[in-house]
Amino acid sequence: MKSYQQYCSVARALDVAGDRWVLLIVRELLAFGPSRYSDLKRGLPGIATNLLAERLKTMEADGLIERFEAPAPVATHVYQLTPRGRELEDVLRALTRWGLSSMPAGPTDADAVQPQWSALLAALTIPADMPAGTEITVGIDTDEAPGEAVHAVLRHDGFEIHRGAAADSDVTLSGPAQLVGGVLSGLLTPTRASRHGLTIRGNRSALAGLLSTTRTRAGATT
Amino acid sequence: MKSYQQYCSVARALDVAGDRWVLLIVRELLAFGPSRYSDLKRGLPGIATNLLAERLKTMEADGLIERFEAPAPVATHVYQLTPRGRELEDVLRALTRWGLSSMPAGPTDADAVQPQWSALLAALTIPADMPAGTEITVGIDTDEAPGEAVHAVLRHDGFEIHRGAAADSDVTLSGPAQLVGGVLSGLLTPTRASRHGLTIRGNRSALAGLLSTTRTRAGATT
DNA sequence: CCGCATCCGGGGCGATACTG
DNA sequence: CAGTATCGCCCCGGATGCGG
Repeated sequence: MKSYQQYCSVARALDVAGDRWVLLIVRELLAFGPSRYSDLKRGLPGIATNLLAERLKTMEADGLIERFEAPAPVATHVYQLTPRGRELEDVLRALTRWGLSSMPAGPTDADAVQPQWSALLAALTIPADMPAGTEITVGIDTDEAPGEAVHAVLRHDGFEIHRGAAADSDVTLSGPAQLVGGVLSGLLTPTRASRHGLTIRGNRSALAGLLSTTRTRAGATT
Repeated sequence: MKSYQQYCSVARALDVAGDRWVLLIVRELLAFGPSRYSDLKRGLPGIATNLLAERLKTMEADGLIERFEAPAPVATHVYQLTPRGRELEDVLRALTRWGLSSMPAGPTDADAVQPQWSALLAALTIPADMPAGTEITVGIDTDEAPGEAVHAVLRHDGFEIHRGAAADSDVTLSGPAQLVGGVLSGLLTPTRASRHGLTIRGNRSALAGLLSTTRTRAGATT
């Protein structure tokens, strides 16, 4: 896209990160870490392949991502965020929080749903509130994306998100994406959500601890 | 722009705020508060008039801004942020911080320069660090926009930015936008900046207080 | 003069097809 | 699997017109 040509740090940021799809590519790389082209395409439903390829090139040129030859097992390339790209986490966190208020009651039929988006929601808002040294693994399995569960490992100083279920999850949430996201964002209490169809397996008090104190906001709906 | 059609709060946020110019319009309204069409156009050099009009309409439809009949003196309309629009402040703050690292040494000849952008830089990063009850007024006058000074009133719980110089500024910065921004962002110490051509009038210790403790980062350049 | 609406060229975007 | 190539379309940018 064309530069705004304004000597303003907001405009500069948007010159680099304001193009369509760029921040969503960062979202995927932030969630899963190093990813292959096809992994990114999976996590970005709706993107045209030429656009993804073009964005990856300009993002590399802009220093947001790096392209690597993949290690031994798979003979392909892998994309990952540079430190500079990872610093966009704060931007994504702000957008995540702001976008929460615009989330409709549930996904429409046309809406894609992927569990890592719910996981990232938790990962970007919860860890800061966790006591140092603690760690919790949350399994996430949404009805709309059956068989594509993910699990998030949350630590006070960071997080990881992986595909598949974890053998050692502290707690696992299964149900409609709306309820999973509602609980993880603090908009919905686990009690209310389970009454509406959310299944919570595992250590329920660990979940309560996660969402403790000020995180559970008023204005819980549905 | 077309919706991403993803049930993800980041994608939702970008559906509404991701269109070109939208966040920069928010920037202007956040800086100056209620503004007329022509004021916005002044603060958004490079925007086409039809685009500004169109954006204002969709932003109003999306609940980001409101359109008012102006009060008595001027017979025209005024645009201002809704509470929902003002909540984008966190997004702008994150973008501002991130964009700082991409700021070149100085504006190119093609770059527009406006003093409110430097003022907003300060307003979005400083007030949080100020002790409650304190207030400081900073005058800002950049060489690149002569005769268009602004002043920012900074409080720990908010800020105001107004056009023109203030009679009662605690401190006033005049010089190249690069040095003004460098000091206000903490990238440059006042001492270093004044050695390079920044003029600091008024209560210099008030400025030092503003930028105290952890704000003055290492890696100061030029 | 202010606040837009209209018109028009160019380019970014989106969908599909195709290739190493 | 990882892209490249092609093609409409629509958005963006720049200029101009026009009513209040």
